[in-house]
Amino acid sequence: MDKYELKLDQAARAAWLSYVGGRTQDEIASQLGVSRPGVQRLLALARQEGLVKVHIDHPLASCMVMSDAIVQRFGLDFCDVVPADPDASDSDVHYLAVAGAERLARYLDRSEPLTLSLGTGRAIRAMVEALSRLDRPQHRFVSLVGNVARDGSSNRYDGVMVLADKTGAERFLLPAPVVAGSVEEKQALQGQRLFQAVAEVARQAEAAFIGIGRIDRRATLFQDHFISETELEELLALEAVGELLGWPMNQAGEVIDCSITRRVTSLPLEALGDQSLVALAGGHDKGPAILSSLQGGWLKGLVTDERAARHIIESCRL
Amino acid sequence: MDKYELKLDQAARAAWLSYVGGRTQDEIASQLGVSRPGVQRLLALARQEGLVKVHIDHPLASCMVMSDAIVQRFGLDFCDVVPADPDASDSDVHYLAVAGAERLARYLDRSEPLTLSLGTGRAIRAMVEALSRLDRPQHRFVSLVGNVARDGSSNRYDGVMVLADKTGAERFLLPAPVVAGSVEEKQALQGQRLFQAVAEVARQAEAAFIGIGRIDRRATLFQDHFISETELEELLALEAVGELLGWPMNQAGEVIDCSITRRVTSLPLEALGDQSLVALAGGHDKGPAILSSLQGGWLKGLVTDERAARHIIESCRL
DNA sequence: TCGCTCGATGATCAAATGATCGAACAAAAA
DNA sequence: TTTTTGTTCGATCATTTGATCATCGAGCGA
Repeated sequence: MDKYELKLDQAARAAWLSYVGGRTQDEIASQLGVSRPGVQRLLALARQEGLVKVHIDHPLASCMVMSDAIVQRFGLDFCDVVPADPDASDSDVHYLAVAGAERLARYLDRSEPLTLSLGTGRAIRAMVEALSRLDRPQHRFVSLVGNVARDGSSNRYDGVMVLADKTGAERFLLPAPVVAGSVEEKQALQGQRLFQAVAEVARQAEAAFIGIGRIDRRATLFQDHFISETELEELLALEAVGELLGWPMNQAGEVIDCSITRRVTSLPLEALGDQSLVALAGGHDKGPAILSSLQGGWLKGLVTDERAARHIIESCRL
Repeated sequence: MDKYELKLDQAARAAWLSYVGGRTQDEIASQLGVSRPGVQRLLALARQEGLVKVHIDHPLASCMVMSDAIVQRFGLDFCDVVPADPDASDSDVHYLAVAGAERLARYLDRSEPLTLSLGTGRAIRAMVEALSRLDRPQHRFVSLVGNVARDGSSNRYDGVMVLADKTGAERFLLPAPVVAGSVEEKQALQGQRLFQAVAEVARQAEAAFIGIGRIDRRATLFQDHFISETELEELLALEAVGELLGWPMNQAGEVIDCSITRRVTSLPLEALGDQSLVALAGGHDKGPAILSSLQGGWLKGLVTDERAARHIIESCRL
């Protein structure tokens, strides 16, 4: 695939001329010696491959106010609030992903070895995809959540693989379902040497980037068949509103002890006590779940959007 | 000017939707409740104010090769080679400025107090203008070159002011012309308490970002009347090919001792010995001047373009 | 060697964008 | 109150961009 490299090179050059230099596609075409549609294709490639990173360098006043309020109220280290796109669906995580990637890049920039743990979810996955390629073979990435479903298929929202590919770092995946079929199965899983080794690496991580899940009929946990309908009903009856790493919690952010909790294989949240736990979640519907995680005092950092931030602020004010 | 702030806010929002979200101007218009041309104006404003930062995240193979060669040959810490735009004039420093700003940002990111010194020139000026706004009141910036011309007017290419404004940092300007009228004047200037105080701060700087000047009829030093035509002739007769901070040097990078040198008020290059000296210069015509600075071993880092890099590589190979 | 398939290329057109210009509006002065 | 001046806004048009489609040529098997 040397040909492809060459093409990317040219695409990067076209992108320079277009985005940094502000040339028109016609000018670029004559410079690179290709037709105008050729430039078109190069630029499309450059964007698709994530070669072009755009950063809007202005703190939106409304977002800043909410961000500050949340940092104050919940004692966070930081809170990024990205503007919401009223037209985009609630599940459009692109804006979050870009902002999250910038936070993540700050950690990765370091040249000393770093161990970082990741949760799963669309937001986390999109975040690592939005990240720049960056050579950091000294780092290690480890998943905090089992990455196989009950049917044995791998979790398509796992970010560790992509991130390790982009950086050339070592990767550690948790070979388990999020929720085991029974307490015995969980114990058997956790007894495995491999599982324990990965968990140990996870405990050494300095920081964790995780998603926040809702608990309702549209919960990822339910939709991706990590829990059954009966189990969902059980959680709802116990007033669960959100989950971190599969641990369901109530409005106050307390982990709910129930038949499901006893079968969750993820690392216990307490084990991450000294890590910087950074959550990535947005959309108005996720407001209650995010609020719950904040109330529980689990988080050190939050990347969210205007919609969720507004919900949080308004709920606090009561 | 609160109205203006509001406008910038909206411009930033429009830029988010357009650049990060990829919406069309029509969609943005209906969301922000303005007309399509209104969005047009907002986006133009956002770009003009430098709210939109674009980064092409791909190492161009040809540039990387030259960069590595230069780092190796001259023992630099780094060398960034940006692609040249064949259509842009040799004096277009925009690409250099963007790359330089990224290097500069790495220093500024630090939260501990930092003292940084700056030379002058269009490239340096453009670099600080390309930089993101960033709150760093703990830093200090100091100019290494006198920033008044013989007629008493201030140097329009001084970057310290702009940089200090953008960061809220302290600023130290050297209250002197680059080249004094006479040796006595130079000594009088350097005897001033203010001058000595600023020079002392400059000596404490950790790193310096400077330009590289040519010595010919198109030299900034000459065009901006820092030296007269007779003085230029004198320098050319002594085989000067470039200058750093106003210190003229020959092909081997040795500072030339002559009537002009004895009147230059800038800090002596030796005084910066332990600082990281980063130079910013490009264009084919500047090749000899850049090469001379490299030969002299003055630099720790270089940001240049393909044209100059090619000239340097080819000259070395002989 | 011929014919087939697949991928790349350039012509063409619709959509989106940037720029100009005149109208409307507001503020200030007569 | 009227006029003038300066500014903002939106209609319109030229330019640029993105996408489709037909064509061409290289590679591969018969």
